[in-house]
Amino acid sequence: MQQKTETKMVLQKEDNFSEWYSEILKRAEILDIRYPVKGVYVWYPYGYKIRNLVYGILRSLLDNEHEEVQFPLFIPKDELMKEKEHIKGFEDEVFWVTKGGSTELDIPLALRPTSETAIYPVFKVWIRSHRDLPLRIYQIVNAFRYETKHTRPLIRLREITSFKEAHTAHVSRADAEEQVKKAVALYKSFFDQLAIPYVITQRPEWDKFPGAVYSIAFDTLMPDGRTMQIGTIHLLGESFARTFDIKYEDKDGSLKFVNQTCYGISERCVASVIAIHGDDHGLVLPPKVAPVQVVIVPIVFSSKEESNNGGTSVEKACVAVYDELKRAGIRAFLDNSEDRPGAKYYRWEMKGVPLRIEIGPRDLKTNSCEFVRRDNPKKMHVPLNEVVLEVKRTLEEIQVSIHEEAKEALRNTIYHTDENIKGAENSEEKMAELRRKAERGIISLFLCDSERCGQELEELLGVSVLGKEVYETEEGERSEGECMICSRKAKRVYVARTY
RNA sequence: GGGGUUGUAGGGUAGCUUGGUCUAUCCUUCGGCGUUCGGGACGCCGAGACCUGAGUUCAAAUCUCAGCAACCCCA
Repeated sequence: MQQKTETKMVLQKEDNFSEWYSEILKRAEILDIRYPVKGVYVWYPYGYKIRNLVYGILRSLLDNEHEEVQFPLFIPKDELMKEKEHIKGFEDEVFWVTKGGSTELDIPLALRPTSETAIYPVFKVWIRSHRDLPLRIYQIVNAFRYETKHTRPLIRLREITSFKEAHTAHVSRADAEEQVKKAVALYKSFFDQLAIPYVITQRPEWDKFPGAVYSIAFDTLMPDGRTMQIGTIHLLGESFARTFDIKYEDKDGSLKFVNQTCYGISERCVASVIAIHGDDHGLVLPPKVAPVQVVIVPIVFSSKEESNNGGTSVEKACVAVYDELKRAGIRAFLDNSEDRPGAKYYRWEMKGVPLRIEIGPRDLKTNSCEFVRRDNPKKMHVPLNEVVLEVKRTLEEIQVSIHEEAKEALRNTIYHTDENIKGAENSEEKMAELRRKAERGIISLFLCDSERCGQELEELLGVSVLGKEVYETEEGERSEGECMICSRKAKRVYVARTY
């Protein structure tokens, strides 16, 4: 028996995150990676339920001020090519449809890598007057990018299956910038509900969205010490409006270009939930996005003193609890399967169910049941008549607790330095030290705006520049200093190894 | 972008060098029956695969070429 337990593989998240990640996707039934096309994967029912709960949160946030639409997947070549900067950023990764049946198409059709060039020609038609503004729409669709680097489920895909893109148009730059702030607030709320910690930065000039005035990004830290971009927000200004000739008639009768923004989130947000909260036993889902929030495991044939009808009373108690939870709007599941209890525990732990309730003969004697939280090993006894209340309370506690833990983990890996290391005496040693820090997480340091300095630093440390911190500089921290490379005046930036 | 390795049941392997009685094996794979059931049960019976296509050949899992896919290394 002892040996059996030892041979059961427990996944080591810390040691080999990459292996852990693909193992979890399979065992928790999130994605089937066996589809025979590179970079595209199949959502299992369970994974898709998580996806839908996650995107449900996003939808409810967006629906306040945005309207959902759906634009075509095809973008004609001439439209896609209109915006010079924009296409430069994407042309190497566009999939093309060049044939209909055996007939060569007059104009090749691109599969959208993103939808600016599909949507903005229609904006031109939709927008006539200042009364049409602001215009705020979004869609959740698939998008295609011919990724040449190694693809990774949910993270680097040739088919992004769940691309949420919002596009807005406004009368002025000030209104557009206001929208950027709103989008940042919206994304904060979204990731907070997923219990995902983040840093928000303005991407450096050389790394902004092609065609944007500037780009703001949300990055989170993955368990292997690299950051992953999980959301972006772009101020487009008038550049697309000029290209696609999107004008409105102002109050005074003059024609003006609109000011635009766009912002996107992909299924990377699901990847971050899996990667950040999961542990050696599998997923740990925040209750808000758990397809099953509570699993009830009946312990039926336990003690010998229980006669045949003892089993029946356990079943009755389980069904009663299940019904009550359902009525209270909690996503509960009663695991009546033939497996032994232990096998059920492992299965539902793998699937990340936040709370397990065990009910057996022993519990019934005291009219109670046992609660087992997924996020910590504590067990507790709860009287049967208080189950619904306690479940609600516990789920809320779990939601908060895993969020706090994740935020703490992120904070702990951010390394701050004010020093101009390149100019320092023992700069070689210090650089090596920084490189070690970069293995584990994010570094906050001073760097000027020039691309040359940025790239030199990127090479020296083996990192990417995430950008200047926006909106939330920490208290008591110097926000200005000397650029680590050229010693000119510089702002604080985050750098890290990235996905 | 360049180079290398690999592709056998749901998963993991062996077989390939030297073509033929090549199918086989293991598992937290699947199904049936029975005994079990408070942390991954056990027994018996059964099921399931040679990546795709072309070529060589009397004969291909095995050799050749192409495609598709995966992994690794270098840029």
